[in-house]
Amino acid sequence: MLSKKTKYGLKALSFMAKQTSNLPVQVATISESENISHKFLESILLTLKKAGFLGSKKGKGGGYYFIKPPVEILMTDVIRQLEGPIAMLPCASLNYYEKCEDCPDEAACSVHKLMVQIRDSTLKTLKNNTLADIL
Amino acid sequence: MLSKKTKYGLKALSFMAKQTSNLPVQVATISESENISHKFLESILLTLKKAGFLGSKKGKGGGYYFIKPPVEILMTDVIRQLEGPIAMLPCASLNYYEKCEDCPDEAACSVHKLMVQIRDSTLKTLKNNTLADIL
DNA sequence: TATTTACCCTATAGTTTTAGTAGGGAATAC
DNA sequence: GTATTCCCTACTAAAACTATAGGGTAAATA
Repeated sequence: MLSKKTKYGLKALSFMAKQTSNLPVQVATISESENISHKFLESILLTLKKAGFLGSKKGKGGGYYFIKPPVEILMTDVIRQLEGPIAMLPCASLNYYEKCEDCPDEAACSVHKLMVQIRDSTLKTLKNNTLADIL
Repeated sequence: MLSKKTKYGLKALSFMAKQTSNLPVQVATISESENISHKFLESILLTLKKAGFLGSKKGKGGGYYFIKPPVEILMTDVIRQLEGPIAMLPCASLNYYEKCEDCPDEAACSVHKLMVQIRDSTLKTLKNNTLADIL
């Protein structure tokens, strides 16, 4: 299951991408429109800024804006930043790999092989979708 | 991420399916071979029994055995019993559907649509795999 | 029948993760 | 300098996860 953090992050990015003007969007605007706790959303947008998707401006008229255009923002990258691994097991993850303690031989593990298949099909779908695509 | 419960359940089923004899397999045998806590595994196998995948026999020479052959045990069904929904959001789940509180219009929600796509591609992969397939 | 084996069931507890909240600091516009 | 808005740290309540404890019940064997 996706955490609310990731869900809210995706909703916030979608909201921003739908705006017609180029002006920065304020956290308060997004949190009210999308029914997200203001403080929680602040920390999420900060993460997205640090990850290089968004820029920000302080003071009146400030807010968040895209650094990359939505068409260049891949869903895989956003989800990896907010949620972590795409795979359902650490041993099947490309970017967050970890060995299973209980498993002596990964190559022989049925569960591992299944989870690699699922990871690949999920990645295929995610790589097909940029932020611009899902609007 | 898959819970250990689901991972252990899948490993236990694989272990059982690999046995050549038709005799019941004891919890202790599986827990030692697969490095799984005995008591934890007991509760998992009990779940799989209640779900109709396994039968059991008490007393000496007892243990768990398959009611359906591995070739008829779909990975979707096992995972749904142990883990719950396949989808990454309740609003995108077929079997465990729940409306998002924050979302006024599901059909217009970008995140919802993306998660339905991922659910479908995951389901496609899972439906392609029975317990017999992943050995 | 007594004993051993092995599944069945409930309750509980330690740890980790999640989903925020609180409180203030720093930069910018006016 | 004042209001606005993002930035940062710390904390917390609740839930979920991962077991463990302790015994009960059924079956096989002697």
